[in-house]
Amino acid sequence: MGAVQLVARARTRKPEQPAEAVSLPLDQIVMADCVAAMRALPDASVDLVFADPPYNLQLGGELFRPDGSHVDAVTDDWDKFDTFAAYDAFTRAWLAEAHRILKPNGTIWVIGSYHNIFRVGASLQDQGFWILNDIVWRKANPMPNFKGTRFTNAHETLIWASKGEKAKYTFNYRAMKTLNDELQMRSDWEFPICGGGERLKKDGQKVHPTQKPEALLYRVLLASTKPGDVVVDPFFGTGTTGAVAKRLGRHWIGIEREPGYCAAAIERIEAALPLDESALATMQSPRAQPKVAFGVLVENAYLLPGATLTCAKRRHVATVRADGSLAAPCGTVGSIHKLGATLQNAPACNGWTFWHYEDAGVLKPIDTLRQTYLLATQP
Amino acid sequence: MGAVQLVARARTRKPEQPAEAVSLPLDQIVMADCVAAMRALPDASVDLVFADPPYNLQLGGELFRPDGSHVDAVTDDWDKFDTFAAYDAFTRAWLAEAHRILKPNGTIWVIGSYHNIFRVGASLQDQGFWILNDIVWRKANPMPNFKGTRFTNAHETLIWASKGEKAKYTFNYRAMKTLNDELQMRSDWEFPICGGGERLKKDGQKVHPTQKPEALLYRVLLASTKPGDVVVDPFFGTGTTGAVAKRLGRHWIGIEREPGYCAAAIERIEAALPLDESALATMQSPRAQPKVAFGVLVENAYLLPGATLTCAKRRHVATVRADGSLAAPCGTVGSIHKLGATLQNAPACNGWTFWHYEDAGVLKPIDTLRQTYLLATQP
DNA sequence: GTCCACAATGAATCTAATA
DNA sequence: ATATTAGATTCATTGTGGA
Repeated sequence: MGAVQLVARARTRKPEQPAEAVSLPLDQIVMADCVAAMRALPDASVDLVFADPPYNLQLGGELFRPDGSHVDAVTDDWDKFDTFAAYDAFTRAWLAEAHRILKPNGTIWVIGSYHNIFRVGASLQDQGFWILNDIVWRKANPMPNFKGTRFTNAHETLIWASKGEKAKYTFNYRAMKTLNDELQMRSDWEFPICGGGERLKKDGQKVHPTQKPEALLYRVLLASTKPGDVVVDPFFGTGTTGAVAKRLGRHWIGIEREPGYCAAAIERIEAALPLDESALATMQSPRAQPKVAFGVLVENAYLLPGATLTCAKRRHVATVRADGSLAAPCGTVGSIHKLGATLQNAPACNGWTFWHYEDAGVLKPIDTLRQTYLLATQP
Repeated sequence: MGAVQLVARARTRKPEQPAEAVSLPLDQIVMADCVAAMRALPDASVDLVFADPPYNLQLGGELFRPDGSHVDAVTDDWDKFDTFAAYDAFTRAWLAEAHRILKPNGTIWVIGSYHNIFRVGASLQDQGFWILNDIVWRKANPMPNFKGTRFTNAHETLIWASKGEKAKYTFNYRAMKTLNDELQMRSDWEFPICGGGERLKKDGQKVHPTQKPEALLYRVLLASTKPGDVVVDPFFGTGTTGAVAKRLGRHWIGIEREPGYCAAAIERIEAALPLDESALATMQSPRAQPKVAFGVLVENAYLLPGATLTCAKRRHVATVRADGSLAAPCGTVGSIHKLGATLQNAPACNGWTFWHYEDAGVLKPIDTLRQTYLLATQP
């Protein structure tokens, strides 16, 4: 329906017609394929594109947690592509339309994981987009790697790009610095994954498998748009972009193919309230606490593998090993806390204050080294 | 000089010749172009490649068009698309050699920033490499964005990949978990940038513009190699990879074109002290320990036939049989794993941690008996 | 109503050895 | 090659139900 009509309209529109003269479907959802729907929008007519395209995960079989429960994976058809070539063609197609509809000073954000983000990034560059930053969303509570086969996949990547090298773009530097306790906003952002009351559910089931946290969109829109700007999301899903745009006083256009997602998004956005000041505070994640693992001191050569540690009374001795574990002369090994507890026959032990190193003949707790490390690395 | 000779040698080597018969230039720097130097190494002969490729496109006369033809950067008219094509050709060339020299179960690490990492990642996938993780190096003390025009560029990205989807690879899961205070190591790592005494300087100037911190390489090598493995760094620079490999008891081969960097690297690596073997020991995964069959515990009277086992909550009960199988009251019999899975209606179960025996009124997992047996029988 | 124990779950490319 | 078996493997947060 809509899609075909929209395509026809786009084709008959004269390119030199000023964008303002063509009405945009502001604050609406276009239920159609993203390329077809974007084709219906005029050239150079929108300020921002935020895109959360399919990641092209290539999952194997079923996965179970150590407790035997089943992991609910993303198995939807919209995430299936036969080959990288097919995914690249899809990416080029929607990026080309995104480039066309953006105003000269507009910018684009794309989020992805290692499965797709490298292909997306290369395609962006190939189409002439100029990358301004890559941003890392550090998940405060990622799903663990249950089988212990790799590093916990604890982040996703966003790319922010302008239409070209010389383009002027909106960056609300001051707002970002204020948001970050008067320090420049960095390229690594920490947010929890979307859950709790924010997560849309129906009959106890999540409505969308990959709903993004509103805090993420909040920062994106606050950083790179002005009030009244037009934000297009070609993979609208359940409308996080629309809900946050409404709260921040930006116009939005959502493009989504699945009727179920569209319905959930409409309901959600209607319930969203324009921003009041108190909401701002709750959107900010607490500043990451500087926590130092003992192994980090070994990696950074504050203590070398092979070094000897003792307790304050030199009754217990241990040797530092390459991975930050300790080995006692009796052969027992473990973390600084675990070994301290074992040797004392105690249920627990604070290894930072229990273990000491010798410095100029004086025993000092290894906590001293941790403080030194923090002083050297914290701004 | 060397490069040409090496190429000639590589071309005359018979492919079916076992890798061991060809001597590798272990613990040496090859002063040559990286593609030429890798061409001189045998197929499937190294365990790890760590690469920190340039992204500034100052490739020093090594620019190629996508068809392989050479480009004169001074006289040719370049636009950014030609530049990307040239960078991609360069990337494909060295990645192809890296793929060839890696053993079937070897892995590759590449570090980069948003300028080049998306092209490198896409090339890796196109060459058949299978991405295992992307890792974010969060800089504790990045350079601020002085003009306030973008987010502070506070991280770099590493990609870790195997030779293919089905390849086995080395991942020292337990050592990483130990290094991170008994939590799974995540995909975001925080390190300070290289400075202080670690930063190589000459006449007050830094010797290399992008010297990487040794802590970063320490974690990379500890995670993905075993002692004695061979690590190749095709963009050796001032030899961080070599210095850390030497400390950790890994062999290294450095490839570097600039004589000044080579000289600095040699001096630096000679000064690096290798760790002794006991310090090198890391926490081992149970996977690396010898297997013990449950029946062996019965044979050795650690548990007697007829003994009663229960789960931790005493919900499930079973009786030990003479052959090391278990019998449930309902009549179901099977191995410790199979019966645990059957009774819980789970796809799988680790019988060692599921089943418990009572010792002085306290329930203990039968894994405790296995550990006792291992301690008593291992030298 | 409060506290505590336990269960549920999230963009995940998630085993290895032997028959 | 495929099937079977042994056995290794999880973190932060939210929701729920009983005491």
